[in-house]
Amino acid sequence: MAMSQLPTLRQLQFIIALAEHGSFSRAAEAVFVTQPTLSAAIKELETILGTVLVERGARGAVLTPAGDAVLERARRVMTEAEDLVIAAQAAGEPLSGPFKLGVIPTIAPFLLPRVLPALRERYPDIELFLREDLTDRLFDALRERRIDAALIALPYDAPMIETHAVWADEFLFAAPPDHPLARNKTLAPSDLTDEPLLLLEDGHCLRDHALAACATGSARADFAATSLHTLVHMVKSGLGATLLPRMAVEAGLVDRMGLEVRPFDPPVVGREIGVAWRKGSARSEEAIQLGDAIRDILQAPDSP
Amino acid sequence: MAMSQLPTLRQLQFIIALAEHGSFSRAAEAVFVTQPTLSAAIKELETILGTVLVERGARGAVLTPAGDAVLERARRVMTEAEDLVIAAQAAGEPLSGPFKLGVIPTIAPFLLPRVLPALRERYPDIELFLREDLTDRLFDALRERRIDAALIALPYDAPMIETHAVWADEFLFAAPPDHPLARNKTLAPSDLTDEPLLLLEDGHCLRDHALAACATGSARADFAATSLHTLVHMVKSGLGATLLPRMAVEAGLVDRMGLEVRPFDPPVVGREIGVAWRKGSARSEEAIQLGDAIRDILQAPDSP
DNA sequence: ACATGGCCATAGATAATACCTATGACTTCT
DNA sequence: AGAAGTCATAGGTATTATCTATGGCCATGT
Repeated sequence: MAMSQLPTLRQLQFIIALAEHGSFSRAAEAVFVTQPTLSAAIKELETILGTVLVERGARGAVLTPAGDAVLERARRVMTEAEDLVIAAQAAGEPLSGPFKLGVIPTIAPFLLPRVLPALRERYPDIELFLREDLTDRLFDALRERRIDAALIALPYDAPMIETHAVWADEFLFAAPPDHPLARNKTLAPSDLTDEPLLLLEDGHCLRDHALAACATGSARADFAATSLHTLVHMVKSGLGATLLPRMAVEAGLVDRMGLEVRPFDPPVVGREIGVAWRKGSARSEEAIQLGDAIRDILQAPDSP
Repeated sequence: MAMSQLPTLRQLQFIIALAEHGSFSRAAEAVFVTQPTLSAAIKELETILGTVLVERGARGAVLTPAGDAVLERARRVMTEAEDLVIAAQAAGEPLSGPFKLGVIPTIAPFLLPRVLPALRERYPDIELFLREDLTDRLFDALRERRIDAALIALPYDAPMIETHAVWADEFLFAAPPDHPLARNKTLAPSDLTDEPLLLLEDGHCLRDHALAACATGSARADFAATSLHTLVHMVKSGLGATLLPRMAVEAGLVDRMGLEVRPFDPPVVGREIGVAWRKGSARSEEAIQLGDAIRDILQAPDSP
C-alpha cells in the first residue's frame, strides 16, 4: 500500500503554536520563524493531509473542526517525541540532569537527610528537585508530568500509575509511659481493638495504612494531627496512643520526648514504601534505579 | 528551559528500519535511500539524543539498550503520526476510502443485505471491507488495527475498546408448533425457567445475552448450534426452543419453517447492538457516524 | 469615503541540509 | 591472500527551509 506522506514534527509544532496564538504572525514569533515561513509550512501541512485545517480571516486564524482533530493528535505526537528524547538521554546516562522527585510527608523528613548525601555521591550529575505532598497530589503531578517519580506508601491503587517496592517500613506502637499497653514488651495488633488511636488527619496515607494494620482498630474522631511531629506531641500530652513508622523513630522523632515505643510481635505490621511513576513515563527505568539505590543506601552498614 | 532539539520523523523511520533489517545497507534499501544517507541520518540522530544507539560490526548492526528504548518509542511516535494523517483525512471527508468493518455472525447475514445498498448511496466514496467473526476476535482485530470498527452486541466489557449504541435488538421466542409455550400469545421471561434452551455454541455473545435475558433460564448442555440457520433447523426437528433476534426473524430466518415465534411482554428483552472501536482510534468519529447512519437506514419507512 | 493598521499570501533570493556517487578501511569467510 | 560483505568518509548536487520585501485584503476609525 502506498504510504501517504507524513507531516514533519516541525509542521506539527507550527500548527500547535498557531492554535495557541490564534494568529500566523504571533505564532511565528513564538516559534522563532517569520510569518511567511509559518504560512508556507501550514499550507504544506494542509496539502499533505488533504484537508483545510485553518480558517484565515482578517482578525486572525481559527482552526477548522479537522484542524482541531489534528491539533489534539499533534500534541500527542509532540509529547511522545519529547519523551523519546528524554528516555534516550536517560538510557545513555541514567539519573543525571534534573530529576523531580515527590515524597510523601511521612517519609520525607526522615528519609532524605539519611540518603541524600550518599545519593549525590553515587550519582554526582543528578540535580534532584524535591516536592513534599500527599499521595493523591503527587499522583496528579506524575500524570501531568510535573514530577518524574514519587516515593509513596503502598498499597495504593491509582490509574495510569506504576510502582516498584523499595523497602518495608515497620509500624511501632507509641504511647505515654503511663499507658496500660506500655507495660508489654511487644504487642499484637489485636491489643489495639479497644484503643482509639490518635492519627494524622485525612489525606495522609499513613492514617489509612495504620488503620488497616490493626484491622479492628479505630481512630479518635475528635483529634487528628497535621504532621508526625505534632502527632508525637499530642501523644506526649496524653491524648492517646499511635502508630509510628520505624524510619521516623530511627530518625529521632521521639528522642527525649519521654514516650514509650514498642514493636509488634512477628509477623511485623507496617507499610511498603515504593517508587511510583506515570505509566509510559520516559524515566520509569530511572525511577526503579533510584528506588533500588535508596534501598542499597538504607541497608549500608554505616546506616543504622 | 532550553528545548533540546527534536529528532526528525524520518530519522525515527530510519532507525526502525535499521532495527528490523539489522544492517545499514539493507535498511537503506528498504526505505529507498542509499546506505551513506541512512548512515549519516543515524549518526545525526545519535548526536541529537547524545547517546550511541547502534553497535556497528562487520556482520551488521545491533541496537544498544538505549537504542532499544528509543526504538520502542519511535514506533509509538510513528504510528501516532500515521494516525494523525488518517484522522485528518477522515475529518476532511468522513467515511470515504477503505473502511474495514467487523460484524458478529448473528448480525451480519441479516443486517448487511438490508443496509448496504443505502449505505453505499449515502457514502458513495466508501470502500467497505467486511469481516465476520466472534466478538473476542473482532476486539483483538481492533486492538491490532486490522479493522477500523466493529458491529457487536452490548453489554460487553473489554479494555481499550469504546462503544456507541446503535439500536436495540429484541429477542423473540421460537419453538415447534407443538411446544407447550407456543400456545401463549406472548411470554414473560419467567416462563422459561424450566425450559432448557437450545443455543449457539460457546463464544457467540448471543448465547450469553440470551441466557442473561431470562435470568433463571438454562441452556441445553448436550446440543449447541454453530449458526442461527443451523439453530432453527434443530429447533424445527424438536430438540428444543430458543431465542432469536428480531432482526434475524425479520430477515426471513424462519420463513416457511413452520415454527412458532412469540414476542415477550413488555418490558422487552433483548440486546443492544453497537459500534466499537479501539480507544484513541483515528476513525472513532467515523465509527459513530457509521453507526448512526445504520440506525437511520433501519428506521427509514421503506425498511419494514 | 478615505486612510490606517492589522491580517495573511506571494515572489525571489539565500542558506541549510538531505541526498547521491565514489571511495576507503575494516571483517569475515573461502 | 583474495573476495565479498560490512560501515564510514568526502565532495558535489538537488532539494527545501527560511529569509526579506512586497502586495492584497478586510476591519476600524476619522
